[in-house]
Amino acid sequence: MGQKLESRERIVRSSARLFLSRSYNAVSVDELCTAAGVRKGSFYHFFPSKSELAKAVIDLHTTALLDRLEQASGQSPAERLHGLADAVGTIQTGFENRFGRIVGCPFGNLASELATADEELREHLATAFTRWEAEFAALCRQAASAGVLRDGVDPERLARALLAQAQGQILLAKVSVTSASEISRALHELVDAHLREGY
Amino acid sequence: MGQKLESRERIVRSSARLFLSRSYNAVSVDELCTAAGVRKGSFYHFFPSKSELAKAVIDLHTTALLDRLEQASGQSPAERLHGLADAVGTIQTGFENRFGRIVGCPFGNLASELATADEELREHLATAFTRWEAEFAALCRQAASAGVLRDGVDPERLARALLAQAQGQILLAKVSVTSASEISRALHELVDAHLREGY
DNA sequence: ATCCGTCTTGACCGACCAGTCAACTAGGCA
DNA sequence: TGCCTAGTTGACTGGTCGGTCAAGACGGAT
Repeated sequence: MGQKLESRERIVRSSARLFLSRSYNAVSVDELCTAAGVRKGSFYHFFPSKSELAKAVIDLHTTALLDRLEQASGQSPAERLHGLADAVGTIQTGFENRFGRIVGCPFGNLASELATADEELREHLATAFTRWEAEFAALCRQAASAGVLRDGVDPERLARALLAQAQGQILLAKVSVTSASEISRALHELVDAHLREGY
Repeated sequence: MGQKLESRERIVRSSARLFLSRSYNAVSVDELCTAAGVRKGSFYHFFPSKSELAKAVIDLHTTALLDRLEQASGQSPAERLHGLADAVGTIQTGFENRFGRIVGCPFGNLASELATADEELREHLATAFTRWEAEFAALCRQAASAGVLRDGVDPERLARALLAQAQGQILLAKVSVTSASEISRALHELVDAHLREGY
């Protein structure tokens, strides 16, 4: 038994925080242990390696993201699409408040750093992105069958474009230190650009 | 005097390669030196620190990118906008051929990993992105004054959206190991989505 | 011939890295 | 009571990290 929270969960949560505030390679296992209030032996009781912890951190973010996207609902398909933009913005605003600045996307950060260096982690991230994209695609398909998308817009490709736009805008906001509201604004514009006039 | 190439330039070039194939923190100064055929003392003769080398690597990529964007020309503003998509695709195809896979964007990779960890590097990357964005914005403004953009499309915001889309698509391609042609295809679609019908 | 600035060499540093281990503690259960 | 298992502890390892340094090599100018 841990103190308030189980040790394992404390490790994952505080690691998520540290990975976001700096990066995977920039944070040592020692520092992760200190932040979690745990000795190194305990850490390696729960996780066979640092990269295995990273997978757990990814899973934590995945469930959090999927929850957030579920909550974000609107009436019409067009509103639901705009709801996506708001959801991403809300998440990023949350990070902004917790860290005092834009720290990037948990998935995007790890993907940039590790996709070419750790094949297992790359695969893990790929499935996380796939689930994310699937959520987007479901809403895009709804919009398509409701006929609110412009002619010739493929819902699957729009979903990927939205995901890419989110990743790119988050990255640009991180490097140029702008606010999270810019991110959702850009996403709203991208949604509008693909909706039929009047929606 | 170095062998064929000056030592400094060999260090920068081979470091650019190694940073792309893995990541900044995943490559040690020792490895950078070995790859460049240089002893550590020489390395620190040219660069006061590893992060200072990173700045030189960024500068190398910046001049290469700006050259590539300059070459990419078309007749009409619409063609020039599509030329951007091709230029990004060409660069990524080049990396794909050299490395055997998508390795990401040199700027994006470093930005994700270091923007929150090294303030000087973050600033350096920010100005690199600004110059990149300025190139895009110039073409978008041309398109706007030629009247080929859809009503209500702000050229400056379109430039940023294109840049973000490029970054996001490159990241997604890297993590899901798709080909570079997907990246330019997505950019072409985004351009089309903002051009008036018939252009 | 000598001097000087640029570049190179190789040995060296302390700090830190991810990961290991045997011994210990504490609860659940028979 | 005694045992089993999950979790904890702290000391330890060997290798690597970014970075330093004194001594030298080399070519161009004087």
